[in-house]
Amino acid sequence: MIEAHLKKLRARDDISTEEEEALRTMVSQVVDVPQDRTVIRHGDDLPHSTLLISGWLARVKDLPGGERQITELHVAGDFADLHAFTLKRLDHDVISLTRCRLALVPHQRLKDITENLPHLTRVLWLMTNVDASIQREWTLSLGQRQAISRMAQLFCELNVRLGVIGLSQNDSYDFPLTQVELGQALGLTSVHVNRTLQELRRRELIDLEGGRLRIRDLQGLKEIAEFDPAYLYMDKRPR
Amino acid sequence: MIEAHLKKLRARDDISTEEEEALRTMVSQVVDVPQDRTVIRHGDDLPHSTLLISGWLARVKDLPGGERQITELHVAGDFADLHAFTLKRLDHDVISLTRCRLALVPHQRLKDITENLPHLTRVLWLMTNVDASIQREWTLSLGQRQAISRMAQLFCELNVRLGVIGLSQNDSYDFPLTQVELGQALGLTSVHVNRTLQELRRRELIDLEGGRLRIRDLQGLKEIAEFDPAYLYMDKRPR
DNA sequence: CGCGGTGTTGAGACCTGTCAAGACGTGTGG
DNA sequence: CCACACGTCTTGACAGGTCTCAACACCGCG
Repeated sequence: MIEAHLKKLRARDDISTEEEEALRTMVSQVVDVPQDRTVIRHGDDLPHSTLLISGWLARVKDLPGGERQITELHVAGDFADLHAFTLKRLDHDVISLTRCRLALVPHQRLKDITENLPHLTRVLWLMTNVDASIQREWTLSLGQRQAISRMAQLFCELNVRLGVIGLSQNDSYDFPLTQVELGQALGLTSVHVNRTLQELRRRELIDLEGGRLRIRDLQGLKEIAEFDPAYLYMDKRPR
Repeated sequence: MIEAHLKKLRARDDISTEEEEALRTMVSQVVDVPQDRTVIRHGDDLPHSTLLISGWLARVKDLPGGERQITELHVAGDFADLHAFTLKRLDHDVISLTRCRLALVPHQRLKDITENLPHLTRVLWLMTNVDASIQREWTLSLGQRQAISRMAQLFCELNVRLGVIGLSQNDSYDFPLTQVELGQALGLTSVHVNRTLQELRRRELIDLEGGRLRIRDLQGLKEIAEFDPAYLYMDKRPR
């Protein structure tokens, strides 16, 4: 059930059987949530963190005027709010973009890990830092890239992240976001998302229909995105 | 010397004398660097992290075309690259915006902390998560706010962060960035930064001259920024 | 005393947003 | 089973925020 999460961790460092056991037993409960629900509300006191088993979640920040920014997308194996363990409450919401299966991890068990398993602690700390690195890359995108590069960048990133857990095959993966949601992630209106998608299709770089994204020219897509996967820290080293 | 850092930590949780001692002894070396140097180069293997004693640092990400995004600003008391402890190398550079005094903290000593001081470990982990939260707010700014709100947002944020360490008095603080650098932080050209600054001055919200920022109307500035300091996690709770 | 960095200003271009309308598919209730 | 509402995708015309390019003033510094 937490296999995808183990794959993510083991892409970065060795995980001992003792640590694997601790990870398996840290889950207190598994719940299913429908599409389009607010799973975590900003400001709430949080007694547990949420490991995503299947489906897509998004971290979102809203402004009073109704503008919404998706600050990160989460796929199977991601801890959507591991940072809530130390923060205690969050500055953003977490919403379900699809139907999702979630594993709840009580903060007390994470605390036990920090008391007893320092190496695993460092690996979990690492994962929040990788999250932050992805955030930085999005910041770069929003600040400096134009729409078409931004979109290409995101598609490249997801191809790598989904590849690790086996959810991207032959540079092709399920992509359930609507154009409105894609705009909220990229800082664009849905109208401009539509036109930008058409441009990517016209250049024969991608196809996107029926919630499935096919990258037709990965090299070309990477070039437009100026994509360098270093920020995903996909290398295995002792932490 | 690490007083500002202790202030930052103690704003979030109690720090015991044993933990304070560990923090004081983790520094192996203090170095001064001139203005406009690359202090940390992306991709390098890093044996230590950098605690900023005085001056300003910035995390920057560059694109092949020369575009530069400042992804975070660091002031006295900030660990500029604590995340490098688990990441081992960085996806961004760290540059000095002013002359700086830096305290170097070997990763081995941080590792010792994770082995022996779980509570302090959680507090340090927390600080990287607060960094990430600031990053998220910047992502929101770049994606959804227009230039004037973005700039107001940054000035409000720095007022709070500098206030904690005593470097903002009466909503007034030293602000050494050039307009070019401010643009790199806000995702704007220096020309537009110039015009936006003029607009903030015209509305009698701020003054900025001689590297000193004076907030003349904090309430008004907050309103334009739609500023909510929750994302800075300035509350003290057991972690 | 000249040079480079910084700040300022103007004119025009361009990327992206706004507003509006229509096509299409799907689910639902009469 | 059809009518209708609703969300999503698409397209066009136009507006607007920000960028580009260029020039100039100012200032500290070698």
